[in-house]
Amino acid sequence: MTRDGLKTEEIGLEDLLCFALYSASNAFSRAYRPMLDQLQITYAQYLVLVTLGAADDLTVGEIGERLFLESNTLTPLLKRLEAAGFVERRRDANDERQVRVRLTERGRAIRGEACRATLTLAEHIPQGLDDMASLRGQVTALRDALTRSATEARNAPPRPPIPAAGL
Amino acid sequence: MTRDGLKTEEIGLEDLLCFALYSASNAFSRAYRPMLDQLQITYAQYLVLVTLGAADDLTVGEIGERLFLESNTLTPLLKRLEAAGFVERRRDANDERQVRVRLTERGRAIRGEACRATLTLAEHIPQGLDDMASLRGQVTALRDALTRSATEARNAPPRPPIPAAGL
DNA sequence: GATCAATCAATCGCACACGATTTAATCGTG
DNA sequence: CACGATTAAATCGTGTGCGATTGATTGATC
Repeated sequence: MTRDGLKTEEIGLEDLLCFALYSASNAFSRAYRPMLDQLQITYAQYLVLVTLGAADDLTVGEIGERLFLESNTLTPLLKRLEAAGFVERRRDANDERQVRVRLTERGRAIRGEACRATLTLAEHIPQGLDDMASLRGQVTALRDALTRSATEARNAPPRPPIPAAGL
Repeated sequence: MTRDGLKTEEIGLEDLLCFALYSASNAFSRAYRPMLDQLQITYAQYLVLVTLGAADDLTVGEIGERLFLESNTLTPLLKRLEAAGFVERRRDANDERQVRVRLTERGRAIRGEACRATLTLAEHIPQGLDDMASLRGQVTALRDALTRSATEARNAPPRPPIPAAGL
């Protein structure tokens, strides 16, 4: 029995917070697609453009920190953005290991387009803005907790498992 | 200016609810991985096993309804689960278009293992259970709103865009 | 200042997600 | 019964995510 009073055999998708997040994230990506298609960018590429709009000339690693992604995902994505003319990639002169990425004129324009398009999405969902800010905070806190516990797990021996509610 | 008082140029990742969900969902998948690795299944496969545990002998389409996925994703995934001996796939005798999927003995056992492993994850995150249930409900409602608005968009002409807060 | 460890990006392989199309089976209408 | 329309699953191509490894550069220690 779990703390929710469920036997493990009775756990369903409705009980899993992870599935709520997974399916909501997929739904968002689908909702964005029609608008981003017109701009010829993907959802992940859009997130990179937003990142660079806030702080330009970042290294691949710095982009990864902000998006919680690594070079194995970012390098090919950035190459596609470069091929499309939205970013510039060049090795840092002071440290040739690093690659610095910056928005081109075109990239900055597309970023603006995408952000404006994004805002129209809000009209289609019923939640109030207060709810949205609060929800964002809760989800972010959960993500940070998961990330932190993963880091700890790498630096500490395994703990004895303790049953708890559906995630 | 958005309702949040942000110019589009000033929008950052912190303002985007979609990014909170995206990064949290990725974090969950990473958190699950060490446990699911031992069971030789992926996170998506785990979700399918949970689905079939609640209602066995579903068609591919019925699994897709529950997970918000389509046959292009599910068919290869189910073939891998079948190859691993966790599910059985056979065409429905009454309607040969459909493929019915059911858990094998081994699949049911693995599902139980995975669910039990899952529950140990909860120990590592600080949120109370009330918060978790409430959060799950909010995220699910948001996902359903996004899904609904996508369906409506397919059946209705485009509406005039109205600026709103960061999603 | 030579050498070894650490760091950063890139590469490789695999498993999703998903738009678009195809194939096969069933249904609806005449 | 025929035949076009509909439905279900499968197939194909592209773009992520990510574990594992590699290659190149820098840093640390002697």
